[in-house]
Amino acid sequence: MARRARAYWLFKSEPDVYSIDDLARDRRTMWDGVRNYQARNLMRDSMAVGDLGFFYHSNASPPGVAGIVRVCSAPYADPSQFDPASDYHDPTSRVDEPRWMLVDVEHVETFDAPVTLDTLKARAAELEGLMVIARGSRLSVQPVERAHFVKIAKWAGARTKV
DNA sequence: GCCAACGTTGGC
DNA sequence: GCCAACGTTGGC
Repeated sequence: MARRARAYWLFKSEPDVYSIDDLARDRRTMWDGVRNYQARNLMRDSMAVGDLGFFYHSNASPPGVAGIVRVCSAPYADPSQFDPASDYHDPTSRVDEPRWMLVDVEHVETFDAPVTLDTLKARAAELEGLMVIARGSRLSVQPVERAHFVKIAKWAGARTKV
């Protein structure tokens, strides 16, 4: 039976809002609040349980890859879209036809030191096509090529087998 | 369907 | 706090 190869991702979060330390404490979390169609489509259509992702700290000092997470659920409707008290409330989304989907992710590893955006840019020649170093790339959930994921994990001294 | 205006992201 | 880049909205 053909098995889908593991895919690799990058999840952005502002550490002031939710950091990898928060995820390490919680063990797993809903990746909620994504309100971009491209990012939603990746979670809804392209992720599978067991995929690995980088946890990327945006709007941080310094910004960079802080560790590794694993996708640990199938996609399902983001409950925050139906919660009037949530910042992510979307009054135009219908329960019987939810607009925003998410997956759960679990903490795998926090790097001893982040691989900073500066480092990624400095080694751009080895990371051709990596979205997070592309000009103006704002997508909050991004695909990462396996070769790039392996390299960055190695630079971080990751203990996780990727 | 075009595109200007607007809001958001995110590095700096 | 600034602002470039980008996505979305809405008038036409």
